[in-house]
Amino acid sequence: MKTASTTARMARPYHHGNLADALVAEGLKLAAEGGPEALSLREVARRTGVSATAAYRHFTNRDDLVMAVKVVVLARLAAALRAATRSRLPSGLTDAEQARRRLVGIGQAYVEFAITNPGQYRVIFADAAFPGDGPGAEGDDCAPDSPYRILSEVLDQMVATGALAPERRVDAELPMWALVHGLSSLILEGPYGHRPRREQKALVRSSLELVISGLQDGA
Amino acid sequence: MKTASTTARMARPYHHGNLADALVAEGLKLAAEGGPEALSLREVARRTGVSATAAYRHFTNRDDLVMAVKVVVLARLAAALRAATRSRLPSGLTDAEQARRRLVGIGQAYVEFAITNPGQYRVIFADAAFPGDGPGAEGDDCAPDSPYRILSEVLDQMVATGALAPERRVDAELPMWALVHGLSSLILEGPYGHRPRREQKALVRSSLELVISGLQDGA
DNA sequence: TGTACATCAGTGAACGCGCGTTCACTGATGTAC
DNA sequence: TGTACATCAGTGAACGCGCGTTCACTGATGTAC
Repeated sequence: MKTASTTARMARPYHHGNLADALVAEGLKLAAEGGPEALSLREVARRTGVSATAAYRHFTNRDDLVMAVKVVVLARLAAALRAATRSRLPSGLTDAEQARRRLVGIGQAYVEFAITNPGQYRVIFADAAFPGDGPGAEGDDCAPDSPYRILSEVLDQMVATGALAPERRVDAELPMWALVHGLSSLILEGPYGHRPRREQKALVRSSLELVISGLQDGA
Repeated sequence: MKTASTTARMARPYHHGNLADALVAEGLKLAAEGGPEALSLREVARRTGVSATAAYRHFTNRDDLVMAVKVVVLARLAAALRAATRSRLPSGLTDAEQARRRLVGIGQAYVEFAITNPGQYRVIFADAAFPGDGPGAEGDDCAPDSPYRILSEVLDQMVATGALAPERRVDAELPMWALVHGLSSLILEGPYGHRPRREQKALVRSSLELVISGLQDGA
């Protein structure tokens, strides 16, 4: 005669326990399938097995939910970039060469993430503003790992190791970020989407080398 | 006792005369106001002063109308780039230096177009494929001026004038296009949107110089 | 330990919206004879 | 030059859809005494 909640993992109890996270998790799946347009509050609730209105206990409206999903996607992207900075490099490289390879590496990881998670990637650029990321977010020092921060760190290492002249460091984030985002877009939504994957990778690689060379030696 | 059509420019006649073009023109305005999402068939018809169903005499469905708008936007962008290739340059420049400046110029014109026409610009990257533009569109030789073609021509001039080594010419379109599209996105939808316009222009300029230098001299 | 009660976290019905699209139709036009 | 008729280019009503959001509600939980 006890309620369902007394029996572990039986019928779902009335109180979900962690509905906010569950909704975001389902939102990530939905985004993966159809991008930000597919992120409807009703569908997210439906798939979570909960009434549409339940979501309003945890998010003020749809935009709020989308923003929560966006934050997770940015964290996933940051994790992928962070992992790239930790990958093994051939031994015997100079510090400067190591820093340069790290920069190429996170560039490749960025585009790789976009190609592998096109729907989620597009959420990052949906409607509302960037949540605490990018050059507008100074002073927000307790923010978690962010793609922008990782890029900045790697560029700082370029300077520290002598791979990049200090006077070229200012705003070096922009061309790098613009390049990888542009590459991602042209491959995902644009005319480079039909090239074979191998070729895409080679083009990404050479584009990165090209820009970094410009950063180092350019006029 | 004659119908309205006998009186020039009085009440709109039953037959519009050029409804397809009128719908596309209104679509362009709508896109300018709210991007591709705002491009609804009903609203376009409403603003054109015609029933929603009338549009089906000229377009098979909404996607078809959007595609027609996209074609016009691409033509406008191409015209802006073409104009940039014709702008006056200081006299006394070498041919190579002229070609290089043309390349910078169309890059600036591209981003300028995106910033000035954000809604229309986003239509270019909406849903469906690129209509006869880009590297997948070979053989379509009677196509009108296209952004991709203009970029290719300027790169060819770089080679012809000795500004670019022939072996670096292959797929040089990609990094250039990725850069300008990335810059546009980061300014329109991303974290660089809040910088003052002057600063944005300077950043665009230096990013272009950087990439072109990489193209010319890079490793 | 028991109980009253505030608070929290859900429910289901309903509203109003704008959309794309189909349908049967009618008004205007152009062409063959 | 006149007329029958096919064709073209519109109309307005209607369908069904999924959405975000509000509302009044109820079931579950935790806390003060």
